[in-house]
Amino acid sequence: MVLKKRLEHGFSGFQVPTIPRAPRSARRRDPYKKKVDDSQICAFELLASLAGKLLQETESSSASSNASEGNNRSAFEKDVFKQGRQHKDKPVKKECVEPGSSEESVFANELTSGNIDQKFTMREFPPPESDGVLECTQNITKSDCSDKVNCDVKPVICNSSKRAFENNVNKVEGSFPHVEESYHSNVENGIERRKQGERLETGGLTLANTCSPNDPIELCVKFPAMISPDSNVKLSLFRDPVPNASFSRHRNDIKLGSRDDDENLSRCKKPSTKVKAYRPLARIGDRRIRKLLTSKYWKVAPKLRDCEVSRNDGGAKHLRYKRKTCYNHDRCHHDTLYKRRKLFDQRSVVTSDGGFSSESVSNSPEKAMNGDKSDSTGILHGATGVSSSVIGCQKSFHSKDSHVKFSIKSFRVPELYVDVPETATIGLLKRTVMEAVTAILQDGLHVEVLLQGKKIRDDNRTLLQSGISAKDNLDTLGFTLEPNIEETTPSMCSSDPLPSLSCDTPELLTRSPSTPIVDTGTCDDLPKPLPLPLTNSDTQVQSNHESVSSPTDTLTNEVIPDSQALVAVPDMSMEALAVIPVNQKPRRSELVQRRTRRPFSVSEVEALVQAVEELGTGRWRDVKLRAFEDADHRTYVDLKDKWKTLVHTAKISPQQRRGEPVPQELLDRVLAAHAYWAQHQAKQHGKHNQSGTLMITEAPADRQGVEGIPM
DNA sequence: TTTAGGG
DNA sequence: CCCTAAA
Repeated sequence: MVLKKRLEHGFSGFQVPTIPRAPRSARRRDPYKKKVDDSQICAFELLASLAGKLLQETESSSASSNASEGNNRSAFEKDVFKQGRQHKDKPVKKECVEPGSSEESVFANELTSGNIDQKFTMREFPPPESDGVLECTQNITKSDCSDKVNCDVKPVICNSSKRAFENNVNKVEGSFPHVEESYHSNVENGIERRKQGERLETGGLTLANTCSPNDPIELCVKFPAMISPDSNVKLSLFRDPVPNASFSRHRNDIKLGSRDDDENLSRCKKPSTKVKAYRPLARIGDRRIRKLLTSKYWKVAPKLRDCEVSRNDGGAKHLRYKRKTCYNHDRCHHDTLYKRRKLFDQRSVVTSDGGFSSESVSNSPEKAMNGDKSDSTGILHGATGVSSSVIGCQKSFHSKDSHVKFSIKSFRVPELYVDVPETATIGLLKRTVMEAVTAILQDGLHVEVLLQGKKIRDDNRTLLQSGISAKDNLDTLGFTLEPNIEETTPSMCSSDPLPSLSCDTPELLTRSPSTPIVDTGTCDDLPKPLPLPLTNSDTQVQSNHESVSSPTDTLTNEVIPDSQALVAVPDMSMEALAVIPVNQKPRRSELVQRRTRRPFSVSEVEALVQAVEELGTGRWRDVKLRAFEDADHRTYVDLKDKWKTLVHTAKISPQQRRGEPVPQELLDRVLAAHAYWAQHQAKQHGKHNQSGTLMITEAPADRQGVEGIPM
């Protein structure tokens, strides 16, 4: 069998892959890539249909292969050819399927498991005063707390959303701690719950939704862990007749913003073709952007860049921009948690890492953050109260599985731009911050649930299904408030945000004037939405930035110390940017967040193995192109790293392995390929100088190694 | 930009 | 996964 296959394919198992490596320069660009890829892709696509069968076969084949290992090479070849060819395509296919399924597919299905109701009790603060001025009571940190900031911002908002925000803010500030979520298994209020639950779903826990604008007093949100199936569709939610613009926005944002979704989509689509041509660029762009963002450069002002870019080039760059933004977005949210955790560990404080340009913004958040993390009690100092993620989750839930209890210590502020002249008074500063906060709030926020740093997007899943149980991961449970960025539906908008902004003090600017962003609708960051309700097409933006939290502990006064930080350059956007970084604590906060962790699925591993078998190690870029072209989140470096871990995994005992178990068969192939290519020196042209001889001699070795392991 | 490795 | 030195 093996031999046959080989012959068919025309090359022996690990031999140098089909595509001789061209000099990098040549290889590089599009044309080359594309061509090759396309052809491959086509093949892939075709094969894709067969994938299912192949899988089955594969398994069987694997079994057979093991048995037949007698010939050293044969094993490989077998694998390679037998499975390999067949599999080849799989990856693509699989991916298409997987991504979606993994994250979202789950939803509707299993409602079954425990029905857990979650109740959120939020205390509300006094409703903002409707007069032009909002009063926000900031209980900022303990000591400071009780300052009230008068915000010029006018309540114009009226919208529920705004209200919600306000409420939130209040809560956040003063009472964050107050916010408690308890999950009751009880079925009480079935109906009511349901309603709320739905709302929540749709809104993704939009505060607005949860809080009735009018009733400041207490909100009890209950939602059944299991959501109604309908809710799945976010769109539907958006569509909700509900007048609140906020809703629609939220939803949109989410979707748009979420990188995952995008990726998934992209994956699926990509194979198709056309897009491809552009893709590479896009990807690269992303990458680049990412780097930039991540890197120190960030400080400078990613935003600016984005803005610029977007402006200049609409098209391609535009994409980039988006991507980037998206990226950030996700990252921010997801990653944030990670960092946060770390930070927490070290300090209990929630430092938002953020590091981004947001810094400028961050200030306010920082303050807030700094204030105290300490208590669960109203920690968030207000201003930024808007903040996003829940910091500490206590797992108090003792008892029954049915209840999941935890307290949200604080939320992080997504991003605030504050611009204040140095000469400004503290009071002004406070107001400014407050405005920024309210601006964000006005837009509306939606809540995202994170578990282990990963967003759980499927609103329909139950807590149990999502892995949130009283016993398990409460510590890894987090929440984020995300601004709704997306395109606001204009119609809707009227009600909310815009007016408010406009009304708001022009001077104070929630956004730093400095940031050019403002100008361009495109570059919006979080704040943007506020002011630019309608405009943003691009808005996907990075709303997420996490503000960099300055570790500085200004428990006592938030404002003052920070204020400087806040200081915005009055005039120049650029300057402001520059300034900002300085203020912040530069370093650590800036650290970019890690990318969200995305464990390789078995199918991905298989694709990787397959590709490596064919291409060898040392050609990660080619591996990427061959097997993961559609997976934007898998870089060649990632693949290389994964291979490294696979090799390691294959060498350790199964008991020592963690995560999703990788079929032994694949691990065997990993070892075999690893050994094989080690000798072959895949890297070099592959053709074998020594290899000729080596191969022969070595081959046996490989086999042995392989055999030994697998069997 | 890619590779190759260390962290 | 990240970060980087080398290439």
